Formats: sequence, structure tokens, C-alpha cells
Amino acid sequence: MNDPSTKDRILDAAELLLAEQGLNATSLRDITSAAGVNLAAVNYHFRTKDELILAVFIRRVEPMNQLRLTLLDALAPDAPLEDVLGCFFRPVVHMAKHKALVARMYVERRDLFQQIFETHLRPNAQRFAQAFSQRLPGLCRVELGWRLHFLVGLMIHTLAAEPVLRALSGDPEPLKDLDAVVARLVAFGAGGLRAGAAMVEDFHA
Amino acid sequence: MNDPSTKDRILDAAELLLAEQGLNATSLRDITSAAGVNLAAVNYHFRTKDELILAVFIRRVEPMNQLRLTLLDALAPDAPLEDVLGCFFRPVVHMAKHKALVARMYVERRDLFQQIFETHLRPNAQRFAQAFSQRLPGLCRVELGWRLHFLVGLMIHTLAAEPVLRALSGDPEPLKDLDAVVARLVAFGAGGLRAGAAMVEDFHA
DNA sequence: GTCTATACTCGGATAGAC
DNA sequence: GTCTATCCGAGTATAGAC
Repeated sequence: MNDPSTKDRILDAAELLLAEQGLNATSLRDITSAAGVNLAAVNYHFRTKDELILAVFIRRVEPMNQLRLTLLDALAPDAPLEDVLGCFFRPVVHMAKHKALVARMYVERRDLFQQIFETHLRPNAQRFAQAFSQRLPGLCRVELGWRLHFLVGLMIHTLAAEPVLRALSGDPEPLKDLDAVVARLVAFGAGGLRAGAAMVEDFHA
Repeated sequence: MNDPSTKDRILDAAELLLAEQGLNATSLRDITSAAGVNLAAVNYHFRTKDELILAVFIRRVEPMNQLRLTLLDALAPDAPLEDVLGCFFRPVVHMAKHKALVARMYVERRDLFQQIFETHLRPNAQRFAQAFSQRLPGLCRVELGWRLHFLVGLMIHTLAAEPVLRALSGDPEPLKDLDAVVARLVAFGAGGLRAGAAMVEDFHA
């Protein structure tokens, strides 16, 4: 077993410290000294702090993303809307293993979060859009876009939710039962999608 | 007509620059030189950059917040769920006048956003929770908390949505027709709340 | 009570030697 | 590929003028 490369040592130390202390509160000097490497090594391997953070995050997002597509492909063509929503939400919710990192990312640097969303998640948003569209007949492209956006809002907001949910619901560990979280998201999302579809016909009539 | 005070000059210059260039990209030196005041005046009036940003933002949030409560109070006791959602969403959506600032805030410093939410919006979240609860019989406190959280996710996500919605829906100015935005939020939210309520009974059965 | 000049410190980035 | 040394921008703190 080889020693991990300098690059990997930086990634590992960064992941730990960024999640623990926060993104802004963690300096590159913190990371490099924890990793036992020189400060300038970050610049060599990642160029900037932002790109290091992106690399740390993408390492975790990529497999999750792959899983979403696999689940979607495995779905029967006549599977109900709720099942599509399950494929959409479940892998993301299960990233809660890295929820400290996700939450930090979301709270402190939503711009980077968004950047990853654009480069890694949006491409297959199209695939999901199609699956939803088939199950919501009569929805135009604009309205479908809005509804997708609402779904993303639900999903993202939930990931960074722990402290808020604790205050709002009284539940001391609101993200513990991941299946229950997914079920809530699916139910709320399906209800919203269907009601939205009905409303729009009135609205545009 | 008096000259604006140093404090107001800082607030005005800060609001402009923060919205235009972003929070992280705008230095205190940018702000003070645009305002024609000394750097240390910020420290005197606001203590830190974060507190200045908060002051800028709260100046716009406060009237909006007041309006939400006024609308809620004016509602008939038997008004439907959709009307309550209208009071919940409409004033926030109409803050889109300051949407550049809101979006910057949301994207770059969600921690501050959240802080304002806690101090200024949560107190009357309880009032809304009660109004929703009356119209969704049989929903326990935990489930109500989740649903409120989903509503907040919809709302917040929508405010910072312009570029995303443009890409996702093809609509070049997705936030132009504010009433349509509110209608979409209300419909989606009502559908989600009701479906969620039905689901939970199954889920906990 | 208000404001200014100035200095301090931290942190990210970079150049160039090895 | 890695390290040393250095630079510069930015937020913050303080002393003192008015």
C-alpha cells in the first residue's frame, strides 16, 4: 500500500477541516499543515482555494449523481410520478453522510454549490424533466421549468436543514430517518407538481 | 433638506455596490470611497462588515415583514389555505425590487440570510404555522414543521432564481410577472401541503 | 458623539530556487 | 514536483482630532 499522494493528502485534510470548521474559517495554512504538506502545494495541484473546495466536493457528488441516473434508467416506462421523484431525491438525501460538508457548502458558498449544480447535475436534469413531463400531460416548457426549480428548492433546502428543522419541528434529529425524509419530499413534490399542473390550465385560460 | 448622515451615506453606497458587484467582491474600501467617507467610519457605525451587510438588508426586510403580518391579520378566519399561502408568499416575491441584493445575499452569504430569517421572519412563522395548522387537520407538530420548511425552501429558492429559471424554462425574464410567480408558488405549495398531509397518515399508520 | 489617520494581522497568491 | 520567501489586499483595532 502506497503512501497517499500529496494531492490526496490535501483533499482528505481539506474535506475534514472544511466540514468541521466551515469554509471561510478554514485557511489554506490550516489545511496544508494538517496534511503535512507545503502551502504552495495547493497552488500547484489546485490553483486556488475555490478550486480545491470544488475538487473536494465533486469527489462526493459524482458517484451520487451516477446513482440517480442508474435508478432512473431502471424505472419501468409506466412507473408512477412518485417513483420518478424517488430517483430524483433519494440519492441526494443519502449524501447526508457528508451532510456537514454539504451544509457548509450550501450556507457559506452557495455560488460554488450552484457551479457544481450547473456542471454536474443540470445535464441529467433534462432526463428527469422528460420523465416528469410524460407523467404531467399538458405542461408547457416554461411551467415544467418552474416546477423542476421548485423540486430543486425542496431538495437543496432540505440538505442544509438540520438546525432549522430542529427548531421548527422539535425533532432533535430530523435527518436521522432518511427514508422518511425521502417519503416527505416525494409526497410534497408530487402534490405540488399535480396541483401546479391543474392550476396552470386555469391560469393561462 | 439635510445632507444625508455619514451612516446613511454608507448604507446607500453599500446597498448599491453589494447588489452590483456581490458581497465578497465589494471591499469596505470600495464602499467608503464611493460614499466619500473614511474607512473607519464603518467601524464606528456598524462595527464589522457583516453587521453593515445585515443593516443594509434589514432596512428592506422590515417593511416587507410587516406587510406579511398585516395581510394575515386581514384574512377571514375561514379563508382557504390558498389565501394564507398568498399572504405568506406575496410580500416576499414583491421584494424582487431588491432582487439583486437578495440573490447576492442568498448565494454568497446564506449564513447571514439565515440569521435575518431567524431574528426577523421566524417570530411570525409561528403565526403562519397556526393558520396552516387550522386548515390541515390532523398534522402533528413535527410534520407541520417539515411542511413549513418546504414552503420556506420554495420561497427562498425562487427569489434567487432568475438565472437558473432562465436556463431551465427558456423564459427570458422569469420574474417579471410577479403575480404569476405568486400563483405558481401558491398552487405548488397548497398541493404539496395537502398531499403531504394525506401521506403522513399512511406513513405513520 | 463623530470622524480621521494610521497601523496591525491574517490569508491567498505567486516567483523562482532546488 | 516541492519548498522558501515575499507580496498585496482586506478586515479590524486604536489613538486622537474636532
